[in-house]
Amino acid sequence: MASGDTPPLALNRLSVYLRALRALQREGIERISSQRLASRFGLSAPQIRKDLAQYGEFGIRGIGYDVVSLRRRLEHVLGLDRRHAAVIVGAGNIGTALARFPGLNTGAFHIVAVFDIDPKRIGARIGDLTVRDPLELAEVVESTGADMGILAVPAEAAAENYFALVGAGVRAVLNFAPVRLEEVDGVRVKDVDLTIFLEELAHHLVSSS
Amino acid sequence: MASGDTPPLALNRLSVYLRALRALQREGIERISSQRLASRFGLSAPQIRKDLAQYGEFGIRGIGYDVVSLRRRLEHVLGLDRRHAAVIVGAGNIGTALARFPGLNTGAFHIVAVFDIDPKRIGARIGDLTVRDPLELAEVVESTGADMGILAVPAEAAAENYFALVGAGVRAVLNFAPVRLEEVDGVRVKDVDLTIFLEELAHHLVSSS
DNA sequence: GATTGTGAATAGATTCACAGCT
DNA sequence: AGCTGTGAATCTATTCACAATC
Repeated sequence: MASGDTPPLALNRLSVYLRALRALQREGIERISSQRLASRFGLSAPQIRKDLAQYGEFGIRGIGYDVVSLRRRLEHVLGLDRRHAAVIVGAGNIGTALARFPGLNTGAFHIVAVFDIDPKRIGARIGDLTVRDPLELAEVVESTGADMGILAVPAEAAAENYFALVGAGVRAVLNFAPVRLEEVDGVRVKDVDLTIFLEELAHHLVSSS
Repeated sequence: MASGDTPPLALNRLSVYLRALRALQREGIERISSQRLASRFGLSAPQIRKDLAQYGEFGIRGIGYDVVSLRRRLEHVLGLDRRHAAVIVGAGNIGTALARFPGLNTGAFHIVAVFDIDPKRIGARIGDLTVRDPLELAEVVESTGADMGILAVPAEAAAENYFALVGAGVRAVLNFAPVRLEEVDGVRVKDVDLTIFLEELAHHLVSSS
């Protein structure tokens, strides 16, 4: 039971385990061993055990793990047993797609507002949201209790809007702009850089044929 | 000069260095030392040197690196000195946003076709592309010489469409569906799993406040 | 004098192997 | 008998420090 620090690579695996457990639960499976979980989902059994043991002992020796209680425990560790409200900044292609993305409007996450600086976009509807002026950002974050921001603006506008999100009070930012932002005030930034992913694939194409 | 294997973590850093070099070139800077590159872009100088040394010696001791020639060399290593044609499978929110994404239609990459199984979407226009029936996939990949596929379909359809892309002859796949695909035939899969990113941020929100 | 390229040192992550429960 | 939890061993990645070069 040594929590507090989380090995960053292990963290993303917890999400993978959680997804697997949800699938097992839908099938009505009540118990699973690390070995069967690993072979079924292409994972490593000792790694599953080590990752899970980080957060306490909740397997049963000789038996395995209880699917439902482990799922709940992982949801708790990942902070998915509270709702997280998020605002999107940038209502271009990506911002609009994200506003409609099911994963952002089910379960623990929901989008409460979309902002764009372009007057032609302000007032437009995306699903049941209306695009707003970024001047309202701080007020909306405050009134909705949003804790996450999603940056879907061009590279050159990313830093400025990150600061605006920080100032408004969000604690975590998902950044789709192709720039590395300098973190301030412990407001975590996670970059989703499609360019880098594409270049990784391009490298594979030329280095293995 | 020991190429052939590429340390996977170093590879993504090359993309970051490349972006930095392009910025320097736009500013007209001709030479840069690992130290200044590092401090300006928040990187580690010894790591830059080690990463670059992987691909041969192309710095000048006492001086630093030549911005233009290093940029070219990185573009070559990453396979960005050829054009890569990509097809998108799935014309929902994400597929449509990607079809319009500038990073996919400039420089080394370009989108040559978008497919969707929904008859209501087939024939629709996205920019200057027309949504097509997936039955035409193999033929289009063949005739355009596409080497990459982008999967933007629901989770349950991902595996089947991955196999279709493999069968059609692409060599690399960017997967936006929230499932881990089993790689076949050396056709590289890169997962872009928004759910996992969101959960990482959610964890930060609950573990540090 | 400045800066690279690199072997040696350190830190971090994964796998192994087995003692300890059920 | 079966399976977890974990210390020890291995593998991978990063940082350091300095000889080689300009």
